[in-house]
Amino acid sequence: MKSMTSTPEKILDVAQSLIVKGGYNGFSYADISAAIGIRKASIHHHFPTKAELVSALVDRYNQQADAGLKSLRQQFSNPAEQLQTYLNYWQTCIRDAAPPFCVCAMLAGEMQMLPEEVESRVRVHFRSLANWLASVLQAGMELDLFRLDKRPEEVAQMLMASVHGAMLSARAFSDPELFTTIVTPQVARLRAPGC
Amino acid sequence: MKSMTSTPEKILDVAQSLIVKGGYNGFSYADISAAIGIRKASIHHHFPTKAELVSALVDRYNQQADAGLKSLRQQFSNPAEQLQTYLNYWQTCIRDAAPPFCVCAMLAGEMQMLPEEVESRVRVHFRSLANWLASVLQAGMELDLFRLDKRPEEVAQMLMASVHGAMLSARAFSDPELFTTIVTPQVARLRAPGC
DNA sequence: GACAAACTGCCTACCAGTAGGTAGGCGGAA
DNA sequence: TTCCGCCTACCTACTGGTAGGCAGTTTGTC
Repeated sequence: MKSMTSTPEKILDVAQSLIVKGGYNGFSYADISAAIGIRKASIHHHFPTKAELVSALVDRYNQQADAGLKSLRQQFSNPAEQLQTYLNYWQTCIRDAAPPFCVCAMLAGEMQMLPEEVESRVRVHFRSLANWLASVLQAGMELDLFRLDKRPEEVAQMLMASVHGAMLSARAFSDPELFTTIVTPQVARLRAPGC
Repeated sequence: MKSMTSTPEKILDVAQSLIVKGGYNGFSYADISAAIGIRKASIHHHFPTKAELVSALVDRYNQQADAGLKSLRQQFSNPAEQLQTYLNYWQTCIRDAAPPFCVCAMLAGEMQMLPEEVESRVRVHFRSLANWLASVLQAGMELDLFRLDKRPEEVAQMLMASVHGAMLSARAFSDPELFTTIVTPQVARLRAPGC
C-alpha cells in the first residue's frame, strides 16, 4: 500500500516538526532528506528555496489553524467552551510532545532575520489568532459569561501572550504541566461571578 | 585612547545582540569577527567552542540579572515599585530596541537542540527570575499591596509568561508599545483595592 | 487507437560559500 | 623567557542551490 500523504505534505510535516524544535535556522534540506528518505535535490524540486518552503509551511499552518478555530465556534455554542477547547488543544499537544509549540510563536522570535515573505505570514497568524480570541471574548461578554476589565482586543492580546509565554516556560522547565498551571487561572479570571 | 571594554567582553556583547536577533543558530563566529574587527581564530582563542561562548554569555547575563534584581530590592522598599521598575526596564529596552528581547527567553525556544551546558544555564535563569518575582509578590502580599488569588509561586510563573509572551507579540507585530499594553493590566490586577 | 511530445517526480553529481574549529607563528608585555 | 593576544593559513563538514539525466505517466494530434 502506497503512503497516503503526498511527498510535499511529508516534506512540510517534517519541516514543521524541525522548526518547532529549533526554528528557521535550526534545520536544513539535508535533515528533511534524511527523515523522509528522499534526496536533497528532490526537495528543491518541490520547494525551490528554503524561504518558499517555510512560506508554504506557514500558509498551510494558518489555513489549518483558521479551519480549526472556525470549526470550534461551530461545534460549541458557548464561548467559554470554545476558549477552553482551544487551550486544551495546546495542553495535550505539549503534554504528548506532539507539536509542543506553535510554529509561528517560534518564528516570531526570529522575526528580525526571517525572509520578508515568511515574516509577513507569521504576522498574519498572530493577527488572526488575536482576532479569533477577541471575537470569542466579545461573544462571551455579551452572554454575561465573561466580565472583562479591558476591551476584548486588549484582553485577547494578554491571553495570547500568556499562551505563548506558557509554552516557553513549559519548555524551559521541561514541565508540560506548567502550561496549564499558567494558563488556567488566566481564563478563570475572565469568568463572571456566578457561572 | 584604547577601548575600555576588553575583547572577551566585546565578543560577548556582540554575540548577545546577535542571539537576541536570531537565536543560537542565528549567528556565527564570522559574524562576530566582522562586527568587532578581529579574526575568527582570535575569537576561538578566547572561547574555544560555540557552546562555551554561549555558556559564558548566559552566565554573565544571569549574573547581571541577579545583580540588577537584587539592587532593585535595595533601591525600592515598596514591592509594587520593584515590580514596576523591572517591567519598565524591559519596556524601555523594547522601545529603544536596545536588547529588545531576553536572551534566555530566546534560547528557551531552542531548548531542545541546545548543548546541555547552555540548556542548564537557561533553566537557571528562568528559575531565579521566577524566584525573584515570587519573593516580591510574597512581600507585597504581606504589606497588603497585592491581593493574590493563587500562591505567589504560581502568580510569578503567570507574570513571567506574560512578560515573555508580550516580548514575542511586540516583535511579531513590530509594535514596542504592545509590550506595555499587555503587561500593565496584568500587574494592575495584582493590586489590592485601595492602593 | 497509435505515437510523439511534454510533463512528473525523482535521481546523481556538482557548485560556491560558510560553518565551527585547528596549527603554528609573531610581536610585545611581564 | 615565558606568556598573551592576535594573526595567517588551513581543515573538514555542511549549507542552500543548480544542471542535467532518466524512467513513467499524460497529453494532443492524426
